[in-house]
Formats: sequence, structure tokens, C-alpha cells
Amino acid sequence: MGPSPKPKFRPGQQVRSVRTYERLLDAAEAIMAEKSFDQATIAEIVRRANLTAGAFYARFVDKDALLRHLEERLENEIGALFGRAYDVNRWEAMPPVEVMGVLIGELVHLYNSRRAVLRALVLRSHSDPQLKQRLRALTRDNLRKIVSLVATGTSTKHENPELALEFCLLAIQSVLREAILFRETWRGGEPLPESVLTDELTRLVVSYLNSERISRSRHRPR
Amino acid sequence: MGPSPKPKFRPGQQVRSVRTYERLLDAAEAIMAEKSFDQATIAEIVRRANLTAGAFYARFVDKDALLRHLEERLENEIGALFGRAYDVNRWEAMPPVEVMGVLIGELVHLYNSRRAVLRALVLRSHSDPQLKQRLRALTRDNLRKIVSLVATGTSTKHENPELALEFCLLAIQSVLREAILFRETWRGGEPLPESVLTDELTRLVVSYLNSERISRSRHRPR
DNA sequence: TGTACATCAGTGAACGCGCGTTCACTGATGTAC
DNA sequence: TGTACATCAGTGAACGCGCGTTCACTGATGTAC
Repeated sequence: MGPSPKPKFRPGQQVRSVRTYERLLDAAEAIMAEKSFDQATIAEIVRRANLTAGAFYARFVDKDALLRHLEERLENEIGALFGRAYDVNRWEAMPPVEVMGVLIGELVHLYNSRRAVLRALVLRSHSDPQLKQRLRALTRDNLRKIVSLVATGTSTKHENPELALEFCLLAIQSVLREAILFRETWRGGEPLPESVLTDELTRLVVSYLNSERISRSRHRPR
Repeated sequence: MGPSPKPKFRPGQQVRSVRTYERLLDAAEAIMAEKSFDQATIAEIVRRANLTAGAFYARFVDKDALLRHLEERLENEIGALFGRAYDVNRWEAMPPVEVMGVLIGELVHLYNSRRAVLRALVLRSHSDPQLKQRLRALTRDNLRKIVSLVATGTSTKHENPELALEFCLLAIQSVLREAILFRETWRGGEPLPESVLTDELTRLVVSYLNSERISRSRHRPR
């Protein structure tokens, strides 16, 4: 490679294009608060962003790229959240059960605030193993380290701690997805408040980890 | 109305058409074991059933009708299942915790055996409130009566039994959906066996119902 | 039992709608001198 | 500061693919006598 033809930095032009890039992401996310990713058409997205189809394809190679970029944007935020969670200083002198409560509370908040993108990613992940893997890394593996930290602190009574831990993560993720992402609620009524969800979910997990083995009796159903 | 022009019953012809009707349902369900309802095209369905597009539309007004008929077929089976569950004789002399275990086991089995249709219905329900309502009636409301029966038997320690009960149903449904319908599994590995899922889910619910209130300490996170 | 007729069941090519994607073009923003 | 030029950003009509749906037609199954 010879001397490259001076890749000058031209801030003015860059700024404009970056703005439209973000406008497109925002428009898509806004629409996806009420529709699925598939239902959010390019036409509607660009209309909402006051742009045209061509502008979209100047920023994204195709529609799928849009979702990937939304994913990327989300990853950064979540990274920051868990970064804070890892800070050991934050937890010293706090009972493990309480740590769990705070962490779950933060998760509940995260799911609520980024509901649209998370839901789209979860749905897409059902037919995209790679994404499924990335989603796992994003939430469960991070959560894992923390919950395990808490679990050891409370001296779990479950006879198979490794299994119990995994099942906890499954339960937490499942309830968060159903209750928040897919608005599965109280007997068809109002969505349940963040605080209630946080408290009950914490209680669910903590009581499970500390539970004795269920005594299998000799009874059999007829 | 005069004497109606004798609506004769012609069994031969009926039989043929009913068979193709069922072949279409079966073909669709088989394909939906691996693809979503949307991804299962009419072309693929009729090909699998050794039929043609026209035959499909002789049986169903449109593609949506197919899903409704699959739903109906499923409803009948589930009705039978819960019918058995309501039989009080089946449970006498069995400890409530055990009853819960057996019931959850049956649910796990149901979800596994009718995975394709259930998943399609759940996904569709996210954009169809009516269906969401019907799904609730199908699983949760039925389950509710049973769990509440069990719950009263074990004298729940939760200070708000009504809330606890609802949250249990949410948790059960959430884990079943994620673990079975959407194959959310162990650290990216194999799907977890029915027996493990049944046992841990039972334990999760029972320990939660019997848990003491979590003591909120004075600690606050920094 | 055989023939004429009516109705039901199924065929498959063709249609058309929605939506993602392209591309020739216009306008905007910067650089060179 | 002004003019010529190059590149970047955005326009919007047109294209085309996939897939649900239709329809004129053929074949199958039953009824009438």
C-alpha cells in the first residue's frame, strides 16, 4: 500500500449522515413499541424519520442491518449496566438477598425501558441461533456471575447448586420476558407495577434457592 | 320457509373431504414443528399433504382459518386433560404438594406434545388480544382453579395469597413457554429433560408459596 | 345392473398486492486556488 | 471573498420477488329411474 490518498476527515458531512442514521434507529424503535419488526415497514420508518427509502439504504445494506444496529446500541447500554453491577464495593455490607433484589429491580427497569428492541431481538432469536447465543451472553451469562455470587453467600440448600442456579436464571429470564416484553399480565387486567414484579420475582428466586428437597411420597395418581 | 329440499347426507363424499381437511391440518402442524406459522407457506403445506392450492381454499376461507382450526383441535384435547384434573377422586389422600407435581408434569407433557401449535398461537397472540384472552382461558384459568385448591391445602405463608397465586401462574406459564415452546435451555446446550423441568418447576412454585416475607433491610445501594 | 345427470372435490396456471430494494437524478457540503 | 469542481447525502418513481388467493376446468362420487 502506497501513501493512501489522504482520508480527510470532513466533520460537516459526517454529522448530517450520523444524524439521519440515528433518526432512522429512533424511528424504527418508536414504531416497534407497538408493532413487530416485520410489521414496521421501511416506508413507515422513513416516513416517521422524514426521509425516503433511498436514504435508508445509504445507511443500511438491508433491513436486517437495522436490527443488528439496534442490537449493537442496546448492547452498549447493557454493558454499562452490568459494569456497575460488578463493582464489588457497591455490595459490601449488604445482605445477599438484598443484592438480589436490587439487581432484579435493575433488570426489570432495563426490560421496561428497552422493551421494543428486546422484544424484537427475542422474537428474531427463535429462528436465529447465532442471535440466541448473543442474547444469552447479553443477559443470562452476565446475570449468572452475579446470582452465583449471591447464591454462595446464602448457602443454598438445594442439593444440586449448579442446576439450581441455571434454573433460577431460566425462571428470571422467562418471567421478565413474559411479564414485560409480552405484557402477560394479571387476569387480563392492568400491567403489574415494576415494584410488585421485582419483589415477587426476588422472593420466588430466593425461596427456591433456600428450599429443602421436596419429599416424594409414595402416592401415585390413579 | 317451505319444505327444505331434503339436505341429504352423503357420507362418501363427506369422508373424502374430511380426510383432506385433516391431512391439511396435519401437514401444517408438521411443518410448524420447525417453522413459524408465517414461514409455513400454503404451497409447502399442500405439497406435504399431496394436494394443491385450490383444495386448501375449498376447506378454509383463508390462511388464518387454518390456524383457528388448529386452535380448535387443540382446545378439545386440553379440555379433556383438565376435565380429568378436576376429578376430585383422583387426588384424595395425596399431599397437595404432590398434586402440584403431577399437574405440572402433565402440563410439561402437554406443552411438549403440542409444541408447534401452542408456539404459533402464543406468537400470534402478541398481536391478537382476542386470542390472548382465549389462550389465557385455555391454560391459566384452568390451572388457576387447581393451584388455588392446592394452595389452600398447604396454608400458604405468603401474606397476600391472591397475589401469590397469580404470580405463580405467571411463573409457571412463563417457564413452560420459554423452556419448551422456545427451547430456551441450559447454557446453550441440550434441552432439559421433562422430569427435571417438572421437578424444579414444582419446587419453585411450592417454595414460593410457603416462603416467609423477605425482610427488607435498611441497606440501600450506593 | 346400466345410463343420464347433478353435485362435490380437487387441479394448477394466472393474478395481484405488499414490501424490500434499486438507480438515475437533484441538491447540499466541502475543498482548491 | 468568489468561482469551479468533487464528493457526499438524500429523492422518489419503478422494479421484482414471494406468497396468498382466485377461477375456469377436469375428475370423482353419488342419486334417479
